[in-house]
Amino acid sequence: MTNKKYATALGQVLELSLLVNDDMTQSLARDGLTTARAHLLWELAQRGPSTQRVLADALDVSARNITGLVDALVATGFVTREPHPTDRRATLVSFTEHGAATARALGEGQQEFADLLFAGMPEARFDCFVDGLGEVLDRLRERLQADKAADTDQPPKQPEEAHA
Amino acid sequence: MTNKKYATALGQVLELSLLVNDDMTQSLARDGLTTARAHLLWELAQRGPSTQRVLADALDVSARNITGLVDALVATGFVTREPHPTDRRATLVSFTEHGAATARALGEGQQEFADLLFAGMPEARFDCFVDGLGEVLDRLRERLQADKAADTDQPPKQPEEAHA
DNA sequence: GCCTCATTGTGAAGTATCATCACTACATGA
DNA sequence: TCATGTAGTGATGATACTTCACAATGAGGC
Repeated sequence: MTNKKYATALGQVLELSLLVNDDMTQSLARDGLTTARAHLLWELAQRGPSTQRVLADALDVSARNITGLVDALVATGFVTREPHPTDRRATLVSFTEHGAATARALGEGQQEFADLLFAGMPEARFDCFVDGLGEVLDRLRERLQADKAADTDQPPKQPEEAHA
Repeated sequence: MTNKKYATALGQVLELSLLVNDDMTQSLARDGLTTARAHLLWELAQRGPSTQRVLADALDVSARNITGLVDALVATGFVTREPHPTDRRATLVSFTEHGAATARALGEGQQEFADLLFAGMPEARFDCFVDGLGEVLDRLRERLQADKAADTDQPPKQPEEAHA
């Protein structure tokens, strides 16, 4: 019974994820950005000038990867690299004017996107949707948390299917 | 006011999309699949043996790209290529045993995932969530439809920002 | 039958993203 | 000053995907 309902709902969730990701990817591409680079800009906007290590931890990618992302963003004029004032190993990544403006524009683009999705929706339906969404998200986060914990417990061994 | 609510909700939607896509990507990787290849398997399961052209249209990618995807799936033993019985230009792509079994397993994996997201959720909340989700999806699809139409109207010229 | 044109699929080559390994330069604490 | 850890990078390669050119075939007009 509910199996069927769940499957349909999951289908919707999957389609939503696909469409949203596609839309985002395309809209970012118009600014010369990829998902990863936009994510980096976003974190930079939240944190202000940061070392690459901090960004690597924030994006949960390797240090080497951050170098590549920052290289690309420097080459396209979104951010600059400066030596860290106290730690001569580290570099500080900061916005250029262009980068800061782009980050703001991304925020505004999201606003527009939110309007597209929600504007004019009956309030009760919207609230209820958000409630459900929150719960689903909690469950997902919890699961990922658990997965990550299991991974770090026995890092190099085979994960040995714990969810059965 | 509602601006703030919308922005928060959009944040949730974006996070959901990210997490779901990550989870899917990882779970597919365990089967040696990428998103595109899994999508191809899925279409093949829906349609039965198909020419590459049909698959290309279904996935909305170029013919060249389908060749690559099918190459990979043949190399990993999920599908086979056979000459088309009547059109000697075309090839028919069909499941191997392994491919069919994997496609079934993907379906079951989705069932599990759906349970993770929804099982035990109060019925009222679930229904309401699905309603909202449906509306949001409709809006998204409509917009993509419009975008695609606008693109094909003036294909090679600059799209000339119609959404402002 | 022959000619033209459209369609199906592929080879070659290029680009972008990301991962791994080895390494330099620097920091830190004993 | 020495050992050890940390920040970042060069070299290299894997993978996904794109573009361009092209061979093989089908299909319709004459």
